[in-house]
Order: sequence, then structure tokens, then C-alpha cells
Amino acid sequence: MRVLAAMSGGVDSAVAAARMVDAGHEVTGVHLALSKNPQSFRSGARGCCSREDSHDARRAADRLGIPFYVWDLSDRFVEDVIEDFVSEYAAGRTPNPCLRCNEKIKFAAVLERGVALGFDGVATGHYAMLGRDGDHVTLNRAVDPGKDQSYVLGVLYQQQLAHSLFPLGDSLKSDVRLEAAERGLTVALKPDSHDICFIADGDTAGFLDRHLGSQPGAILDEGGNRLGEHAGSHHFTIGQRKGLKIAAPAADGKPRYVLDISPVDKTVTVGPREHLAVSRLEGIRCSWTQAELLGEWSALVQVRAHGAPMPATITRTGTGLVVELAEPAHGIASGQAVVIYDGERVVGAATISATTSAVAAQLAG
RNA sequence: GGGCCUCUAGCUCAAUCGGCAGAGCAGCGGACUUUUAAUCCGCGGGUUGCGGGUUCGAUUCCCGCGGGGCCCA
Repeated sequence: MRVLAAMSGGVDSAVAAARMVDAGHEVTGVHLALSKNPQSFRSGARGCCSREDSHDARRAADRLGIPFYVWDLSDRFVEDVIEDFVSEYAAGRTPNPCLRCNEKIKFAAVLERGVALGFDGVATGHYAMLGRDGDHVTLNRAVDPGKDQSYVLGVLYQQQLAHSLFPLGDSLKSDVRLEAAERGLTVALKPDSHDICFIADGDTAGFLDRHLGSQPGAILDEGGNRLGEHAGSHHFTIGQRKGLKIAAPAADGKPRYVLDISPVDKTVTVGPREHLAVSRLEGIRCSWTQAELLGEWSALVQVRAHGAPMPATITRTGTGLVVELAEPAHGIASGQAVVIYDGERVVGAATISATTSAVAAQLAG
């Protein structure tokens, strides 16, 4: 097979590419330049797309003796990931840019271009397992539960999965590092990347301020009483406790959490932790790893990258879906992804568009 | 000028009939993390405005002084 190895400059993608070479494939390395100005991206230890990272990727490709190219996808990245990120916050939601990047860039733009150039598939360093179910490719959790990345790949469709290769899915992270060292890859000890790659200093609020400006508004309690001020509702996410800076303590002396964000009237509503409990959520922009599922069924759902899978009943409603959780869950924000599992297998994903408070549901009967 | 209220941790406030002074926020440290200025865990010896008094014991009761607020002249 002719394989395109997406190389971020980290340990994982370097080892993934090496394994593809060992497997006898004709491998070409490609690094994605996602910014016109790589200095503005998180460097080295923190990111995947800085100039330093592209050098690391090139060194790894040289070590493996494979051709290496850098593809400039910065325009599409700005349009599909960064602009979406900003507008979602402006709308009071909490986006997941990593998922969006997988959906629109790594497994869309890159795959299209690779296929057009005659490649059979794209290999990445993601921790997930691919399997087969008849004619279909299945997406499953990785062997290493601590590194499993099936959640952020949950948005992929069958055609994308059919051209994807995840050579690390059956390995433990610690073994991948050892293997990198044995192979003489200089990135063997490079720290894992985390946080948002296009916000160099990690200051998400500052980044959003530069794009959205100052949007002062009121912090209210559930009765509508004004407790304090904030400089922009985009500074908050559902379930957030820190940064509210409300001087007066609650009557019961307990901490308060963000329960609701309303950018229209610029208010943020806070209340006790128990009121964060959600029993039901709605999803839109559904995607299915295999055939689209209709009707009603039981499954496991996950609402954050390393959250616990939770039993739920799922019902399709037109183009969207409704998830009834068996047990209430806390801190679920609109804009985040709900990924649906059948055991270890990813069934599909949707973007959370609304949640129903377990407390309100209880009062309603 | 008179009456009433108030002064506790950096900030906002708690502390039943006087009985070892605590919470939230902020801060610092740690865990977790390829999403959220996310979450979680840990860290509070502060002359309880000052000076007297009553009491075995005062943040709590009494007197005086000082800061702040409200009301009446």
C-alpha cells in the first residue's frame, strides 16, 4: 500500500510511521502547517504544529528514510477550526477544536488530497483500534485505556475510516516511547501535547478577548439576583467554578458553579453543584462510523475525552438525537461532543445542543 | 446635636442561651488532561477596630474612644 503518514513532530506519529515502514508499505511523511505564523502556536512540548514541531517531524522522517513534505493547510484550519471555535464561544457554547480538526482537517482535507495523489490510506499516531464487520471498518477503543483517543475520532465516517490506519491502537504509551528510543528517534522523550494548539500561551480567555472584545455582563443566581459582574460570557463553560470572583458567599456557604450562559443578554447564571446534574441531552450534527442508526436503542455514551462511559437510551429525532442518561451527569456543556459506544466500538457522535437539568426534570414529575 | 446599626482571614460574610474562631472568593501547591482561564485534592495562629470592665471563660454582655452607614433635628 502507498501510505501517507501524518507526522505532527511528536513521538506517537513518528512511531506510527515507522511501523508502517516495517509493515512493508511505501510510506511518505507529511507534516501539516496549520498556521501562517507557526510562532503563534504552542511550541515544542505543548503543541503539534509549531515550526519546531515540523523540524522534529522532518528529522524523524529522515531517520526512517522516507520522503517528507509539509502541507500548508492553514487557510482551511483558520476557516474550519479557529473561526468555528470563536463563533461557538460567542454563541455561549463550549467547542472542542481537536475534534473539529480531526473532522475537517486531518481526516478530511488531508485524506482527500492524499487519495487524489494516489495514496491508499493515511496513518496517524492516534490511539484507537480499527476492526472489520463484514464490509465495514469499525472504530474501537485503544488497548491502553489511559491513552484511548477513540472519543476524538468519533466524528469520522465510514469512508474516512476506510482510508485510515492507526498503528498504535494495540500498544501501551510507555512501550511506544521505548520503541521510539530503540529506533533512535530524537522525539522519544518529548512530552505529550495537550491544550489548544493554536493558543500559544495557553490563555484561552485572552485569545477569545482579542477576537470577541470585552463583553461585560451580569452574574446572576437562579432567582435572577445580581451577584457580580463578568468581562465576557466566553470566559466560562458549564460547570466552571473558578474565576467567578463573586465576593458574597452563598447562603449555605457552598461553592457556586456556572449553570447557564446566555450571550444574548450577556448573563451567566450560577448555582450549587447539585443543580449541574443533567439527565437528558440533545444532539445535532450526528455522524455514524457505519450505517446511520434510527429508532431507539441502549448504548454507552461519553461526553468528554477521558470521561467514563455512561449507560443511556438513545432516540433519533429527525436529523438529531436525544440521550436519556441512566444516571445524572455533571458539567455537560452545549458544543461538546457526545460519542456513542457499543461496548468498545464507536457507533457515532453528535454535538450537544441542549441539556435537561435532572433537578428540573424531577420537579416536573 | 440626638437616635439606631456596623467594624471577624487579602476580599465578602458565618459563629446556636458567653464555652477550643469558620465558609465562599482570591492566592499558592498537587492530581488529572490532545476540548473548556474545566474539574478534583491540599494549604487559613487571624492582637475578632482600639482601650477598659463583668466573668472560671468575651467575637458574643457593659462602658468609653475611633472608622463606616442609616434616620431625626
